[in-house]
Amino acid sequence: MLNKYSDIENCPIRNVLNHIGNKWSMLVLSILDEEGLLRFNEIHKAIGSISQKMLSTTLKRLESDGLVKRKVHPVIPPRVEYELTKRGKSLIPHIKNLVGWAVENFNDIKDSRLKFERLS
Amino acid sequence: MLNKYSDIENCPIRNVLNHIGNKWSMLVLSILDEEGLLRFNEIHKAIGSISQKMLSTTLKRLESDGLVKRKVHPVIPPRVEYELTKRGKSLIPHIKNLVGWAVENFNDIKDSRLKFERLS
DNA sequence: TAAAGAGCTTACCAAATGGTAAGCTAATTA
DNA sequence: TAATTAGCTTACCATTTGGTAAGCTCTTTA
Repeated sequence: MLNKYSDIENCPIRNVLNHIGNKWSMLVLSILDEEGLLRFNEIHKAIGSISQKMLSTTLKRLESDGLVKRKVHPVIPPRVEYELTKRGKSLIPHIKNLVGWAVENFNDIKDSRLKFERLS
Repeated sequence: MLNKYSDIENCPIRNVLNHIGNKWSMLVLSILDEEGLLRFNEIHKAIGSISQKMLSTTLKRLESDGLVKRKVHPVIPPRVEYELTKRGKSLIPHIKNLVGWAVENFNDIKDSRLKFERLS
């Protein structure tokens, strides 16, 4: 029974991790973990290279998955704050482990890529 | 100094994890971990829904990063085998942790998504 | 009167990702 | 003679992701 990997709809790997493994999600989660409560523009400035559109999309997806809480203060100009939920916080150690692994292996991986390129 | 997150070129998160967080990489790594040495078509059948092109692309990227070893036997018809490298194996525990987290939180996350949809 | 401010959304476009189907090699098998 | 085999690659196309720039709200400040 090799085909246990092919059930797309109910596969938590595909279903959950694809939301996390995109361009910005891990970065936003890491920043919210380190800095705590942050406003939209604070996250925007912290990353620098993200567009408002992508930050908005990313935050919405994280909110939809219950990883980030969005607090709206009904004032003008608007004030919106974001922070990790309990669920979001429970993800952080795993992200940190992954990031640690990535940092440790970064140079070796870059070397491998160069070698591979030369042989192609 | 908030802008420590914005150095794109040298950021291991972006540079390394984007290769892992795509549609197929984690799945292929997990299968190679569980099944050991596998031929191209065996991986193909194990996943079922991946195209040959994407499997080929995914394996090449993993090989380029030094996570998977590719062994070619010069026979006809060709025989090519894949297995995890030491580096690849060192990533497995982190992937398993992430997968474990995803499995544990899968139902809650699906609930959150439904609630979020209803409020939008 | 007009600009600024925060937090978006929208329209439009470019790039990356992924899928389908066909083709290739060279020997073995029917 | 022609199909089959394994492991791809290629051409072509559709979808998804991501970027840029403009616009919107409503009040305060210059």
